[in-house]
Amino acid sequence: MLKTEITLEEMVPILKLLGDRTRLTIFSLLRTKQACVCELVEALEMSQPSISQHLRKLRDAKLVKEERRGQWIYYSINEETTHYLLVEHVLKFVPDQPDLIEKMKQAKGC
Amino acid sequence: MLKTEITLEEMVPILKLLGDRTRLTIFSLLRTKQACVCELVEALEMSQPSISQHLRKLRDAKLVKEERRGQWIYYSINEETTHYLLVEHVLKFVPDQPDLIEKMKQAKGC
DNA sequence: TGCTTATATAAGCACTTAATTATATAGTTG
DNA sequence: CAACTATATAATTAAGTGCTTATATAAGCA
Repeated sequence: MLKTEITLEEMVPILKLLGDRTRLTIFSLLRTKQACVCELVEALEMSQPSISQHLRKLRDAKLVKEERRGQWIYYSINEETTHYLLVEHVLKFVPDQPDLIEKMKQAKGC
Repeated sequence: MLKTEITLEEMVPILKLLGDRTRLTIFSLLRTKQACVCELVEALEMSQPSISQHLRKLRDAKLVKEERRGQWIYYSINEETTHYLLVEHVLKFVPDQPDLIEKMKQAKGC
């Protein structure tokens, strides 16, 4: 159920989550395709726990969703979240990161 | 000079500034009318230094501009800033705060 | 079953941030 | 000029955040 109405109090945590370089980059990548944790680790060149912790925050806020497929857990943007409209409008400004997308695709072993 | 192009790195600090309850409320109020510091202090029921420090951050990022008029310094949204387009799109979602606007108008002594 | 891989979680730490209190600056008014 | 008002700045502190290291969980495979 998408809402056009959103309170200031509801906006703040969403903007706070988007106002982080790592998380905004994750969004930029997930816009291209869903990704498992190890692909994001490769692309962002960050530790696995660090990526996982960012994903947890995004998941807790229902901004992304996860789907386990075997050993892998695929994350994708949750377009069904209540305030996706705000997220969408912000994401419109986020440029693609072709270099990172490339690195993500070359992620081996996962 | 407004830009449609904005890098991820440029977006992050803007979203970080907007992802704060006090600052987002200030924006909501400034959208209605420019305001001096003491009006914002009244409306938000926060200390003057706290409000001033938030305004400084917004000014440093060029998201608001100031204009001294006698003892008072009036703040307003800087619509000429480079990345106002992003700000504008976010602000579209921020609801008006009629109660705070009322309190702001009743600010005495300034 | 035991080993490996993918991911999550927990604990600790460094850094940042937002508030408070105190003080400084600048304009106004007597 | 002195007193007052509006605002800014500085120093301190408490809380929050993001990273690292270490460990736990869970799935796949020999």
